[in-house]
Amino acid sequence: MSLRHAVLATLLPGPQSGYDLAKKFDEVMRGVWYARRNQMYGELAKLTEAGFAVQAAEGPRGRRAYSVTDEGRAELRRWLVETEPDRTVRDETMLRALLVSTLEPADALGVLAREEDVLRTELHALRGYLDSLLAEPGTDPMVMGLSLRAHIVEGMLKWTTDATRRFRAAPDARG
Amino acid sequence: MSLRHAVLATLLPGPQSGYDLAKKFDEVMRGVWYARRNQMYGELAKLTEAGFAVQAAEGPRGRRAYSVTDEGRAELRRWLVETEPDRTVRDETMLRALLVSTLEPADALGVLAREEDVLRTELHALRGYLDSLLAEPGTDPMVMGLSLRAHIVEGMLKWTTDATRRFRAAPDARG
DNA sequence: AACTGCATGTAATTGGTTACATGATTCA
DNA sequence: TGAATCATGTAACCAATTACATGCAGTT
Repeated sequence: MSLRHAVLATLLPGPQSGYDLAKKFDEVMRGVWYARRNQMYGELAKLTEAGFAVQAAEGPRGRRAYSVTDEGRAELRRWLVETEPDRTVRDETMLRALLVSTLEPADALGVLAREEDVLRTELHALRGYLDSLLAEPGTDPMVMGLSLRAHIVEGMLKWTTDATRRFRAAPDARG
Repeated sequence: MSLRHAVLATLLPGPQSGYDLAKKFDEVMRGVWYARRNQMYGELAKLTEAGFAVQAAEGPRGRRAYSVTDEGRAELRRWLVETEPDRTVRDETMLRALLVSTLEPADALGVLAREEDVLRTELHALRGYLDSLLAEPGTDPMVMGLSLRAHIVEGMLKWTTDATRRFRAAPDARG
């Protein structure tokens, strides 16, 4: 299961609470793996039970910060190196892109415009995040993954622009 | 929910059985949305109950072919045009790419090599599929979506090559 | 007669989502 | 003192996965 290991890896830099992790998932992991806020607490409990994480500190407002154990680090390595990746992909944006050609040209153009808009916003956010990481001293390991997502969003955006032009130029030449 | 609409769209070209749909999902939809074989039967039942599909024919070996109703066509359009897309993305390949920088260089290189291999295989299959579609008379609507996936896999592949080179050249310069 | 591929499902379990429920701290 | 943010969770429901279970039709 991936969420378990995604949480474990996100926890690596240092003690964090479920709340912290939820924020990091929204910011950094969005384009790769998504989780709801309340899923974090469950995963942290299961990681703790398995011995891969421990509650490291308690703070105000009932805050409970967890950190990764040596077993947790070993498990993460084992998962990345020894297990066969699950090739299941779920991306509704891409699914809609695939299905847009079943629509009338006018409808298709509307859907494409909305997708383009959202992708542009995501790319902008990604670039801002990348810039802020690169400005800091020392290279954050996340940079590599984020730049991959940026490349992908750029590719999707290029495709959207292209598809829009094609739909506008020859509304019946779908493909 | 996306699987319901993905199945509905896949059913558009003409009467198909759960078995047919499962095959099409493996071939065409893989890089966009994935579903198990046995999920198809459940979705077809639910689509029928909702009035979006009907059992159109019965064949040998208990084969039951379904086709899309007018209500189904309307529902697909409504979903694509009027509903806000779910931006949830789940892609374990990308998640692993993001996490690879937490590994020792030697481990990272191994993981990257495996990813590169799988991506190359997928790209090869995609190109074969695209060629066979383009050779046929008339443009299949799926071509557009498949070419998007091909672009994305190309991007991921480029990134993998790049990351491998960087890990080999300067094993400690992660980023 | 054996093998491959076609064809359908159900049951049990796990994972994910939605809705609910609560309360402390900080800042304006 | 009111709003925003921090902070944690549970319960009910729905979706997805895994394992199981069955059998026909065509080919060699």
